[in-house]
Amino acid sequence: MESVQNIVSVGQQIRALREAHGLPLRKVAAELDIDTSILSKIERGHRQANRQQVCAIARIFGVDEKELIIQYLSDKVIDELTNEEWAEDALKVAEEKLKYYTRK
Amino acid sequence: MESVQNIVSVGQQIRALREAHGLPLRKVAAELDIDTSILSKIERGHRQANRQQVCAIARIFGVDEKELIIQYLSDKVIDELTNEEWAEDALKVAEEKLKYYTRK
DNA sequence: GTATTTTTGGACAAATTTAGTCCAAATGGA
DNA sequence: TCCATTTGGACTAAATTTGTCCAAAAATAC
Repeated sequence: MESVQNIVSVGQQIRALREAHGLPLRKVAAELDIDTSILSKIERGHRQANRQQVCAIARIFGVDEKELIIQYLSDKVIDELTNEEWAEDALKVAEEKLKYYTRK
Repeated sequence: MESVQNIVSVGQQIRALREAHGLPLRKVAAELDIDTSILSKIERGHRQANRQQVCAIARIFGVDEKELIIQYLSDKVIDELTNEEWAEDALKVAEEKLKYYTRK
């Protein structure tokens, strides 16, 4: 089922891609021009990747940039809302606002 | 119609409340312990209020804290997503993730 | 129309957050 | 055991946030 795939964080997806290609942190971190420990933390969600890094990952592993960016953005949204009592209500209102701003 | 009310930003709501009470920036800013220029910027969306300030506003004007916090949070979400091509998709995924994390 | 109050804009500063390096310790094969 | 990989944490630099201060603009009162 495809919906399960969406539940993972962008970090988990990066780790899955890297392991599927059998590459060590060292190699991918070098491509991203960051230390291995940072990449390790990104993959485990202890740090957030930035947009450029996410795009670079998509390029490196030849996957659809759109899908990875959507994961990245949704992770940032979740970050803003975790531990918030009215998170779901806020998301609903955000959707209304977004529709309002982007129509016409 | 009630949905229109949700379209305004928390800043716009603060300004509406302040003007409805006939108070100058000076008075409300003093209560929040910030400069008038900051409050002016918050009301016009040039700066973001923080959680405590939003709660203080709700208390000062005697309105439901929940409603104002929801506006505040949704504004932060919108901030993350404006100018993003796949903003709507990201919101959808964020909803799935939130449901997943908060169930059980 | 001038005086007064309110609001806004921008230069600046302090404090906090973010993003990274570096290295030592832990983990995991062969 | 040896070696490569991964992780944790102390530390630093850069960027962002959050605010002050004050002058200019706009609105209001008289």
